[in-house]
Amino acid sequence: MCDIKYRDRILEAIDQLRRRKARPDIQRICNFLMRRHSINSNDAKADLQKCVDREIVLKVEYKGSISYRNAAKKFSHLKRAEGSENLPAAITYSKPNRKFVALLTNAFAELIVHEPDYLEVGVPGLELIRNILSKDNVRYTKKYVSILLEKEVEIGGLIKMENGNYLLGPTKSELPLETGKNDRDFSREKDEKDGQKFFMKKERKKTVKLGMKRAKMEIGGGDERDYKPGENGMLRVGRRRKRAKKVFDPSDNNLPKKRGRPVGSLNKSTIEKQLAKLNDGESRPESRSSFTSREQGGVCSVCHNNRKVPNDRLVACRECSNKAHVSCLNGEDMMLKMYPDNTWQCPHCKTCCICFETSDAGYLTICSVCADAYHADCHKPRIVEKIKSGAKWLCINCQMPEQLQVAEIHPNVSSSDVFTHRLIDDDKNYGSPALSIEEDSNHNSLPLSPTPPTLSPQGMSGVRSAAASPEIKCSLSDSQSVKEMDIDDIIDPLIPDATHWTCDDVYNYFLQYFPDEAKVFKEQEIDGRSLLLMKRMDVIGSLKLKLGPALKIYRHVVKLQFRRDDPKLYWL
DNA sequence: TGCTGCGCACAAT
DNA sequence: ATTGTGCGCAGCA
Repeated sequence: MCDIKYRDRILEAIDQLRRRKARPDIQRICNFLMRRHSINSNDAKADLQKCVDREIVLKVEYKGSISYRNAAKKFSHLKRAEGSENLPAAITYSKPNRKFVALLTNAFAELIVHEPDYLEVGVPGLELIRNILSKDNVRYTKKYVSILLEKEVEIGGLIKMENGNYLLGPTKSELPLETGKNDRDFSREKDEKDGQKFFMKKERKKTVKLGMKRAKMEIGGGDERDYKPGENGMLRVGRRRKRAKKVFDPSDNNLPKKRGRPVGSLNKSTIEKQLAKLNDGESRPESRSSFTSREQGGVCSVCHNNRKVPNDRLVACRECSNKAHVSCLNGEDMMLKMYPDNTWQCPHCKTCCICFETSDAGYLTICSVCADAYHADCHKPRIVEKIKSGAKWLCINCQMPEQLQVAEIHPNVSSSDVFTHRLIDDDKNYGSPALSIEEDSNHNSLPLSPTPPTLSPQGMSGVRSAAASPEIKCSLSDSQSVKEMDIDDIIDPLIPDATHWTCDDVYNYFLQYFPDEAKVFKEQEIDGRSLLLMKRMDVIGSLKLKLGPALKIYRHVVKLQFRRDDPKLYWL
């Protein structure tokens, strides 16, 4: 049928070069043919030209140089787009799906390294989910990963074992190599026979082997690309081992290197752009490399970098091991917002503060002041509108009741005054759904909670009594049932007793944590007793501090008052 | 030294 | 926005 002797070899060469991301130019094609098949350069060139004439190979100019393309592959995507193929949607991987598959494969690889038995018994779904979420907890949630896992099972990319554990199935590129089917046959057949039921025992074993090979390769033991289709099936070419997929290593300086490219390979417009950049005296490589990767202790789950930015630091999720840069958490996304006490819950751990369910149970709306999350139905009054990303929303506790005006709050801390500022629960006052913090912080946008850690004045004879007196216990929220708690459990001996502190003692205490703000304690002449009487509104409203530091300071005040460091005390 | 894999930036779609 | 391309670096034999 074909008088082009080396047609297949040439196509193979082009494919191979493309896979290597090398330009399939005449030089490389000839090199390949010479090396692999001992075809001399002249014959190769002659046949290549014939292939071009027959439009088996396309000769194209790309980025200023000549390349050759496999015509069949060049148009394969167009054929697919025409919809003439009965490919099941699932097998035509979309980009997000490919990303998930990559994460999944990597998860298998890592888990198998830690637990080789998984090769036999399969990997528990939970382990997979945990691993994947540790890599990308922004795009994925536990539930979403579970769904994707099931989908992978349906399309055969994953095998669910009888024990419920998972093994990797084959990629579509792997199957035809060993089974002799092409992927369309496979996918169609698979579709017809309903997922994994199709896999007969033997087929399934082979499949699993293939899939798990993929995982092993991911570990660094090789690369599927080292397997080349040949007339007799798989043929190992070369013994080069693929580098292990780089998993975030905090100690690593894994910043991408900027690679230059010859001007000749660029478009006119690109060259112009580059020249413009040069004229600006700024080039990306420099700006990129200006990051130094000294950050210790983890990789940001948001930006996925372990970059180090001055004044930036990583905070860990209160519940899990996820970490993120402070700067990454203060953006538009409220789900990533830090709590005012500088702690953080990642989107997966973030729970509704009423029902304690995560976002799995429904969309969570985040208060832009206290960062508490609420399901629409859990918040009273019900959250009617879905708050747009970036929009500011205040929970019921942080909305400012009309009665509470700055002027009403006496700037001096006095035990008698402090407790007159009880906020009245009055639904009428909770009007504005979207006050901005900026506007609000000058007033009294205090996270006032339905059950604030009320310190009753009668219990203020001393810190210990403040922490342990029956009155205090009773004023805590019912759910805490502090009554039953042992006093020793309540008091943290590491937290000092501030009862008899002088103003200077108070000042010195806060100086170590808040060097810029501590002076207000001196200015306001707050001694230990006053400190123990302070309420949230006093710290936030009367000390004339910025909201951020004020909330952090409030945490310390509560710590000292209760001699406990329990977030429930200051945010419930 | 040459082959290979692949991150990344750029071009094409 | 997504997909295709290939430069140039690094690992390896």
